[in-house]
Amino acid sequence: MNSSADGLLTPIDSTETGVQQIRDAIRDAIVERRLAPGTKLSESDVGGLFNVSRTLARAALQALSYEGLVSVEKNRGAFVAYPSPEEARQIFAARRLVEPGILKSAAERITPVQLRQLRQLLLEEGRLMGERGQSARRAEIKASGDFHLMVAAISGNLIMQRFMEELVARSSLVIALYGQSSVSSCGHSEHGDIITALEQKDVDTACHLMLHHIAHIEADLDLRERKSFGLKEAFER
Amino acid sequence: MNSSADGLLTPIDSTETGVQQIRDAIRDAIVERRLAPGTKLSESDVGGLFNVSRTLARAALQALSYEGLVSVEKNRGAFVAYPSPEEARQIFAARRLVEPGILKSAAERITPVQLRQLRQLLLEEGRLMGERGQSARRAEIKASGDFHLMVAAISGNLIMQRFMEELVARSSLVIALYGQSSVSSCGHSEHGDIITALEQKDVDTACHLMLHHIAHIEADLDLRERKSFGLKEAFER
DNA sequence: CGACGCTAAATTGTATACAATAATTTGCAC
DNA sequence: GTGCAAATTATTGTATACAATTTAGCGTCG
Repeated sequence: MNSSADGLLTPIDSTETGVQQIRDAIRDAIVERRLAPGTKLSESDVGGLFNVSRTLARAALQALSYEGLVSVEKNRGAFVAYPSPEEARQIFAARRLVEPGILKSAAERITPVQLRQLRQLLLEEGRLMGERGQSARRAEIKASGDFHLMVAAISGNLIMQRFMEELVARSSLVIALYGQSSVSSCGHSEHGDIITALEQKDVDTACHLMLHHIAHIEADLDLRERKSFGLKEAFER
Repeated sequence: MNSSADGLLTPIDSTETGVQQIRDAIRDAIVERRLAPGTKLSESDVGGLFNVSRTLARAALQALSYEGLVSVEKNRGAFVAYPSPEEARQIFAARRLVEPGILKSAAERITPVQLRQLRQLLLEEGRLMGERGQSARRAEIKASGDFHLMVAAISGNLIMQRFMEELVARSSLVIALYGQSSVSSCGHSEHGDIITALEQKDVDTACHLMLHHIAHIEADLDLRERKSFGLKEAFER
C-alpha cells in the first residue's frame, strides 16, 4: 500500500496485523490530506470502514495519537489533529534541530547505490509535479516527505528514523492548515541541491542547504492564531 | 506519584485516566530497574495488579511499546524491552544528536528561577548519592535522568521533551543491561559543570560538556553481543 | 424569539466472552 | 530413560455487551 521508497524502511512492528493496516491507511489519508484537520474519527465509523470491531479501530486511533496525528479527547472521541501555531513552530524547530545531525550521519554512511536511489526519488518527485489531478498532487506531497525519510533511513538510526516519520507526517498537517502557496517547486530544487552536496561529500554545505530548505517551508506558513471560530462554525464541520 | 521536577512537565495527555496511571507506574518500575529487561508482562497479571480488566492493561502495554520500553510479540505477549547492543548504540547516537541542540535552545530561554531549580535538582541528586539502600539508589537513577528532562523542559519544545523522555527511559534500560560500574558519581559532577556553563551563558562550553557527559555514560557500557543464552537459561527466567 | 432544562439518542469507557495461537503436560513407543 | 506426538492448559486476539458520558432534540418558560 505504501508507494515508493519502502525498500529501506523497516517499520519495526512485530505486533498486530490488522491494527497496523488500519493505522497506516488512516495515516496515509491524513498525510496526503484526504482527511482534513479536525475531522472526527469515530470508532464505529473506522471499524465499519475496515470491517473490524471497535476494539481494533480504537487501538489504531490510539496508536495514531501517540504519533501526534490524531488527538483523542476523553469521552469525546478522536479527531484528526489540528496543530496550533505554537505546535507548528515546535514541529519545525524540532526539524531544524535534528535534520542537520541526521543528514551528517547519513553523509558518513551513504553508498553510491543509495545516492542513486535518492536521485531516482527526486526524479519521481519531479515527474509528479508535472502531472495534473488530485492523485498526482497527493503522490507529490508524499514524495517530497519521502526525501527526508530516506535521508533518515540512510543515517541507519532507527530511532531517529521513527522520529522523522512523526515530524514529516505532522509537518504535512501543519502545511495543510497554514500553508499559503504550494511551495513544492522550490522545495524540489532544494532537494536536488542537497543531493549534489552529498555527492560531493560536502557535508557542511548539505547541512546548510537543509536548514535553508526547512526555513523556506516554514516561511511559506501563515502562523497567525485563528480566532477560535465564531462559536458555531467551530462545531458545524 | 512522580517525585521531583514535575512542576515543568505537562504530559499532554487528555485521554484515559486509568491507563495513564498504569502506564506511568510500569514505566517508573522499568526506569528504576525494579523490572528487569526481558521480564514478561502478561495482560492478566498487569490487570490483576491494578484491578482493571485486560482491556486497560493491554492498552497500557501498547502505549509502553510505542515508547520502546516494552516489546510486544504477536501471540506471545509483552516483555520489558531487552535492547540489543546495536539498539543501545542508536539510543546514545540519538542523544548525542539531539541533546546539544536542546541544550542550546534551553540556554536561550532559561530564566534565573529555572537555573535555581536546576541547581536544586543537582543538590537532591547529590544528597541521594550519599544515602544507602535500594530506594535511594532508585531515586538517584531517576534524579540523574531528570536533569536531562528538565533541560528539555526548559527548551520549551514539547516535542523534543517527549522525545527526550523516551531516550532517557530507554537509556536506563541500556545501562541496566550493559552498565559496568555505577558511573553516577562522575555524571553528577558533569551535570554541575553544565549548569555552571549555563550560568555563565557559555553555550558552546555547555554543549561540549554535554557531549562529553553522554560519551562518558556510553563509555561505561560493555556493548558486546551476549551469545543468545545457552538454550535453556534463555527460557527459564 | 431566545434561553434553560429535560429526555432520548449516539458515542465512548470498560469488562467480559469466545476464538485462535502458543506453551505445557501427558502418554506412548522405542 | 529419552524423544516425539497428542491433548491439555494458559495466554493472547478480537468481538460483543453493558455502563457512563456527551450530544442532540424538544418543549417550556421568561
